[in-house]
Amino acid sequence: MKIGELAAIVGTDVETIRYYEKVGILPPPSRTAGNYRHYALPHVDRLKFIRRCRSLDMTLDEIRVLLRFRDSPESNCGEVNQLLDEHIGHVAARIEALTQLEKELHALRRQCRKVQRAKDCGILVEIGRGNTRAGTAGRKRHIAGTH
Amino acid sequence: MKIGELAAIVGTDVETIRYYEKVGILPPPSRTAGNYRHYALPHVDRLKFIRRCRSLDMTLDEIRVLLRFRDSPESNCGEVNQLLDEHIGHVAARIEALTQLEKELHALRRQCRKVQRAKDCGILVEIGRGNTRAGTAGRKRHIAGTH
DNA sequence: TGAAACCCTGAAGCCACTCCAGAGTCAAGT
DNA sequence: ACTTGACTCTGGAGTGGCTTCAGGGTTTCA
Repeated sequence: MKIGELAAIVGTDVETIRYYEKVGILPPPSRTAGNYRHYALPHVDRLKFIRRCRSLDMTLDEIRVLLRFRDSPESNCGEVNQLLDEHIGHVAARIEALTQLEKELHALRRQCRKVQRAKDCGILVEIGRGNTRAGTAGRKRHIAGTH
Repeated sequence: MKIGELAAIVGTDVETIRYYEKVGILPPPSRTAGNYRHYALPHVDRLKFIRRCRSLDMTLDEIRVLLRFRDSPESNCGEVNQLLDEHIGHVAARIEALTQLEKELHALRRQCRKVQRAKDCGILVEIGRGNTRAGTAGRKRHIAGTH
């Protein structure tokens, strides 16, 4: 099948597939006489695997590890379990940080009840006061922000 | 004061300050004879404001809006309230998506109890089964992922 | 006076794509 | 046979919010 069909089956973009090939996570397929990429079933399975991992918010590096185990069926899967545990830890930490953030944002929002002049707006005043709590939100972290 | 002092006071990196100047969120300060940036109190306040917003996970574009109101004290602050409400909505949505993700990850983790051969690992098997729930995690979103 | 600590600019790198220009290929319809 | 339009190709640039680096210049302190 051609790249467009593969994309349709798996539900991803053609550009994403070419990108995966470029970064070496999807092996280069054979080519037709006209230089079109030609895919078969193993490619479909591998790409589905990758996209499922991405939908679980894993990085391509994490997925590379999982693929390595997928490609060597006799090896010991302990590292897979560990990777997943760590990933779960990252997600949990991110949820906690965002929950704290949500609280702070609600508190901030309560500072301004009505539409008024900016200089009296409790929100702007409050942000301007130096008590940055050095929150977890803007710092370096494993699981990214909110945008 | 010099850029290093400003960085120390606000608790940010020198490079970040120069970056903010480059993207036009922090106005270029005066220079000393030796071409060093020279900052005063208004710069400290503005940078603190920016970092506080970043710690609340706002984008630089959102911060630009808030700064515009901060710079025009007589204007009407309704847009500030609206921006914050939207931002809170983004954060709440992100928390929900990550909570769902956490559930899926726990379910996946339960598929492999012990260290065994990769080909028997319930995790790898489960990821390989086609039931991608097209989760919110890997899709385009306002509040970013987990990394 | 000389070394260490600071500062400067501009460019490249990070992640996981996404979009674009400009060209080539293919299948269907006339 | 020819045209049209859909598809594909490559390589490069752009996204956000920094971070790191190379290769210099300036200041400060002993």
